[in-house]
Amino acid sequence: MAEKQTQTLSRREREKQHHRDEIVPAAERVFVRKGYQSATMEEIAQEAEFAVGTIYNFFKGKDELYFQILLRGAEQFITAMEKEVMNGSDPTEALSALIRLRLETFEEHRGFFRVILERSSNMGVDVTSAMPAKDKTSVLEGYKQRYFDIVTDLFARGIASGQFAEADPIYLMFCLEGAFHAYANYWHDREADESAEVRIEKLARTFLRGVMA
Amino acid sequence: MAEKQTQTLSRREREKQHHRDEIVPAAERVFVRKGYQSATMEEIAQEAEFAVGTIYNFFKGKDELYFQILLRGAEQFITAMEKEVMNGSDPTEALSALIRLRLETFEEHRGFFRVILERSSNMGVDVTSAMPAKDKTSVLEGYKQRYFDIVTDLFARGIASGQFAEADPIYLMFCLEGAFHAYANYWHDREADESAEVRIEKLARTFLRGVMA
Amino acid sequence: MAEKQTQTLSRREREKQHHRDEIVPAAERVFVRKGYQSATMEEIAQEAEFAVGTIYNFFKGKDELYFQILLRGAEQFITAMEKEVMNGSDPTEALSALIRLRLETFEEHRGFFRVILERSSNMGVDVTSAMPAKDKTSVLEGYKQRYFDIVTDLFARGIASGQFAEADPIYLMFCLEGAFHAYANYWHDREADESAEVRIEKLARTFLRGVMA
Amino acid sequence: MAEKQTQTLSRREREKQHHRDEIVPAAERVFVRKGYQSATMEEIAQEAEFAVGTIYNFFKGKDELYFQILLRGAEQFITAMEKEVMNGSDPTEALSALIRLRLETFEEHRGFFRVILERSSNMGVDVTSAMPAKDKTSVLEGYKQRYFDIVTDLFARGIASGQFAEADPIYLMFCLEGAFHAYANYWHDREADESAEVRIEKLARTFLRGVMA
DNA sequence: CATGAATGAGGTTTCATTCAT
DNA sequence: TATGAATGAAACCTCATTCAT
Repeated sequence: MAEKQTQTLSRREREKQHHRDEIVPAAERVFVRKGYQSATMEEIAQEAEFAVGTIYNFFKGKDELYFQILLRGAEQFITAMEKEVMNGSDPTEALSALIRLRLETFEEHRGFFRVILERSSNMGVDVTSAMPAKDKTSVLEGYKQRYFDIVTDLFARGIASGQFAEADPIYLMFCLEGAFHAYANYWHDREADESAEVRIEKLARTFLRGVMA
Repeated sequence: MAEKQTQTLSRREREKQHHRDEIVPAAERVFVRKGYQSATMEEIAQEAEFAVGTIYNFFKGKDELYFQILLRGAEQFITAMEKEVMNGSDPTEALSALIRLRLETFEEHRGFFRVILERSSNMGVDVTSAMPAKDKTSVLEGYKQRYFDIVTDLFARGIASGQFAEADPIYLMFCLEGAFHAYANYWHDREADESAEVRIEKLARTFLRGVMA
Repeated sequence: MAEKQTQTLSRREREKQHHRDEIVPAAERVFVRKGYQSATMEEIAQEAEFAVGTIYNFFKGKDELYFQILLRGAEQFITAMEKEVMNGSDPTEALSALIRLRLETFEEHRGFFRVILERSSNMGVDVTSAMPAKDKTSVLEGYKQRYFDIVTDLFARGIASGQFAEADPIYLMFCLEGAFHAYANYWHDREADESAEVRIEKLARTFLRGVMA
Repeated sequence: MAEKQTQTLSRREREKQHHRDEIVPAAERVFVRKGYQSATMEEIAQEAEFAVGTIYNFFKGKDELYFQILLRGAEQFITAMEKEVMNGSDPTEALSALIRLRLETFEEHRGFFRVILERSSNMGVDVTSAMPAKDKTSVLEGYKQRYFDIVTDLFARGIASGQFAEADPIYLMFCLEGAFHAYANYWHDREADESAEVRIEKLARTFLRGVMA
């Protein structure tokens, strides 16, 4: 009976986790379609095929739900970064890998990037007051910083080794970041006649050409 | 008396236009601070130092007000582009002019770019349903397209003439946008002792060096 | 086997009763802390260390649970009344005993009185529509009436015997009731430097002085 | 024109105040009928014959609305108390005045007392967590304390001067409150043929008789 | 045209109750 | 019988818009 109870509990636990795992992507889809403010809990619930109240059994509120999505995306991305980009000894190869990872992640996970973008690129304008999950921002800032650090370090190594032209690594990082934005923005409403593979290759080559010593 | 009426009307016209010109930038500031959804007509009215109802005498609603801001910004920018950039026969000079114009516009119109970004960072997901001024989106898309066309054409001419290194013009455009992004996020905070003029000059030189054949 | 079933059932019965006896005081504690509306079934379940659903195996709903608590309290009190107050032949002594019982019960059971009070003292304003367990009010009204009757009868006897001054017994009953309220209200947020025993004695003496012929 | 503007503004101001003065008693009626928790903003709005949103143009929320009602009532009562009761040098006359004031206020403000009761009948159990306007509670507690002080002081003076019989002033206050309670619950329903004036006179006489030395 | 109070639809959140396990 | 996740009605509150002055 103890065993049965354990089984029962763990099944419930598993089901609950399962449901959570259904809510998060559904919510992500809605946030991506509508943005944070315009997304309604009603629509999220419908997308997840649950009742509104059920969402609140998993997340304290819209704010937290949003934050969890950001968090999950950031974690996945940074983990992949550290595995695939940091280990690369050669800066040129690492940069190639970074571009590839960033765009691939973007391709299969565009929603996440829109959500992330809503929070970055403030362009020196203070917009924090209008942001959801204000108080938890620091966790995400931490991830962003780690990402920036990895990329900056990559450029620094490239410059030190003489492969990249002399420049402030941080500046280069922002250039790369901006190129990603433009890339995403451009292909957003356009049919590409080239494969993703080719596009990634092209961006890598073009950017590297501007950077190579 | 007819004359007087005409005078009166034209003064009214002038005053009306004057009030419009006070409301638009005030609204822009609020949209920049808060984003579209979180901005309230109340706050816009306060910023413009008018009553809420007065705003509605000039604009049909929040939607239209927002759209007018985007439109005005886009028109100003594209007009300047066509005058200062397109006419230049020499691609190198044209690129120089483009960089200058883009950054100058950014400097005096920072908020506008954030608002534009809010619309353009949808990244391949259909978000039009959540957008204000849905039906007028095409006008703005047209401006965006014209901007892309002008820039890619510029690069194409530069490559054809042998001044720029061989590369896909579109990807060059991505990198150029990346440089703008870097300017906004990096240079903007640093080296405040350099004048905007100097920084723009620097960016132009750096980018051109990477692009020149 | 029949015997075993009987035994099983009776153990079940006993257990069931046992569980009821755990739920009721737990619920009372929560109602006392929060009031009827703010108390949640969730919190009651936690206080009783049962699952929410379990509460519903014993009580049809929040309403009924609340009613049962009132009922139990009223029963206990009225039983004690009839035993300790009614038997007293001498009205003065009986009044003393009544005051003592009322305040003692209050001291050890204040929660119940808050709950009861929420229902009485309507001051001529019809508030029944907002009351939980509306339809069962009559049972409680019955207890209240019995309490009123006992007290009124006590005063009637006192007046008849010449110990109390001439007055409508019902009026005196309300006076006494009001004095209890004021007493409870006053000591609610105050540290008393006298023992409960002394306070009870004082109230009895003061009230009696005003009542004695 | 300046004058006209002033007039216009002040008319608006006056109307706004007028509307406020309609909302408060309407809300009071609903709170009296339903209690704080069960009263809905919807019902308050209907009672006041305004839209829900309009209420929010006058009060920040349900909490504040409730608190303002309590505050207004308490202020009016305590002000009258201090003017009419405290100044009286003679304790007997002061007591008379107190009784009169208390019952008159009750007559025209019945609901307020029920609302007050809702807050004060916590009876030694901490229920503050369930209370609206938690942080402002102290203001109200202050009023309650002042009332208690005035009344006990009155009795103390009466006893010191030999007009009242020897007793603890606090307990005399309990008994006085009891008499008020009786008035509300007993006399109010009976003898409707007697005017309020007569009933108040009667109560004063009866109570005084029991108290006089 | 300027005003700002009034409106009410629509959004977020809570919680009593149900029901499959 | 015990459980607790799912439900959805109903509450509070916001704010774009209207309209009488």
